[in-house]
Amino acid sequence: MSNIDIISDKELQKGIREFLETAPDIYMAGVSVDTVIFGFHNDKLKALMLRFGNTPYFVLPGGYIRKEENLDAAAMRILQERTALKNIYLEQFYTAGNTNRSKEEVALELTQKMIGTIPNSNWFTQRFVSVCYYALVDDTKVNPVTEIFFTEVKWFDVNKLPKVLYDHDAIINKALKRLQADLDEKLVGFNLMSETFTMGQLQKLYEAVYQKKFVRTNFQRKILSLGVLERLEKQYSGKSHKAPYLYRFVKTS
Amino acid sequence: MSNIDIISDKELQKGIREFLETAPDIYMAGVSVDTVIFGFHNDKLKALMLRFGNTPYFVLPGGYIRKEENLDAAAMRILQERTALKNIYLEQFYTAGNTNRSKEEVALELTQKMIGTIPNSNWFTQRFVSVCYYALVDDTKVNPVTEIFFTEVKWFDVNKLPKVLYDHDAIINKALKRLQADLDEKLVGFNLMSETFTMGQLQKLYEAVYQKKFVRTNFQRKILSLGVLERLEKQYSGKSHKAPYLYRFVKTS
DNA sequence: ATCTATTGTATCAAAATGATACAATAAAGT
DNA sequence: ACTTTATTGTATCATTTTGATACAATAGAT
Repeated sequence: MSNIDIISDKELQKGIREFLETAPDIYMAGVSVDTVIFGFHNDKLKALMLRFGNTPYFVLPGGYIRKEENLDAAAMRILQERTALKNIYLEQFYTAGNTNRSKEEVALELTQKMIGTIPNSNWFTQRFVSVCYYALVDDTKVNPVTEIFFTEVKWFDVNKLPKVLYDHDAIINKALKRLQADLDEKLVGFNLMSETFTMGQLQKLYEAVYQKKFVRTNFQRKILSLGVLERLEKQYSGKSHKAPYLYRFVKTS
Repeated sequence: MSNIDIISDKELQKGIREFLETAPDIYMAGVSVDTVIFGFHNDKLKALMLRFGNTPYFVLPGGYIRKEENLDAAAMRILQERTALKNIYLEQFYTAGNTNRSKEEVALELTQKMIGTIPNSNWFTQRFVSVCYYALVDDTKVNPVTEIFFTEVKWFDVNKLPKVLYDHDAIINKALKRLQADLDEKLVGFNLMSETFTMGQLQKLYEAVYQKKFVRTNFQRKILSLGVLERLEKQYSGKSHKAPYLYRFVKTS
């Protein structure tokens, strides 16, 4: 183990100790928030995950609820801390509350290894009920923020998740199911796109979310019939074929 | 105030004091469960509510999570305590977490009046994040269970709710929205009916849930086309007109 | 036997969806 | 300038689903 590693570990220990001391005064005990942050690039639906210390495991961005803070506000704060974005589309979809969900052997062992001796019973070892939200972001605007414990922030194809801790893979799947329902119902898809987009790009998004193909011509007819798109100028890609129109979602509210 | 009232209040006080002493050892702090128990009678969708002490206010059946108990199990236990039913259809739909939701003036004042002096800061005055479930029950099988604090258990038309405490009216409305989505998607309606039923009764249920009328003939065609009903014998009501068939849901799983 | 209220099924029109054909077009190749 | 290629936008036809209405069947009451 190199010098740098040791220094970094010591800093980590100090940070953790500080957190352990202050957390019980600042946050509600027993309740946490986890967020599934969906993004869309390379025609794939992705979720943002954090590397757990220097292990090969990843976890969802999460945090705790300040004692005088509303639950939704806590979720939004946690999201903003991680993406440096404002006005994010955020939807609560599930609350996980099995007793064994935070008692994962691997996580405890890894924590112990990384941060050394800390009180046997502490903030992290308590039972948490976790309220889960999903967020839809335009990934081109996200500025992933790392921190001392979560040194890497990475997008993962929802179909190619890494090793994850706790029940976070099950949570992502629940989030996806809910997103599928909401995409039809509330037309929330544009939150995943840039301001303007072509019909082809939108179709790719729908195909990624529903994990199935749509017939191009019928998809276009269906979407246009919803009357929520405004047709803009054409987008010339330089390719030698007909250029598609750009569209923008119009708020009907 | 009569003697009987005074005696009852003293018993109540004793019960509450006992609860306040033991609760922190038994239950998770900061997290509660509320349940919207839907039933169907007189062609109306109803929710079961509890009278708050001897006040004119009602609340949803709720409770706390034992320290070693899964969240879903806690919801099921609370439900069974209140309805004396097993195998209830139960679905988590929302978690309420505004800071002001348990700080309702009326509730605090009423509690104070009813149970007299108790510690100023206690189990009930802490902030709770409440995980909400809805349940679908065949109301003919429900045996509403009262207790010392909730002396009356009553079904209310979801469109004619009484005065409620906290955010429980908003929670019922969220539950209804979710039920509407699930009725289409998962065909959960039969949990609200008795074992056998006529097409007319089923239609009344759908009309109560969606709060709109359906055309009888088209409703029948649509439901039968789903292939989830088994047609049984006719039901002779004694009325002077054609008797309808009885149906039963068949599990396809 | 007739009447009334209701139920079950059929029928036709309208709307939505699925499958396919085809014209329009942006740029590259000749 | 003409042709070619890849893609896009729209049209068309068949099929399915939905909405509206007609009508025959039937359990009793008169």
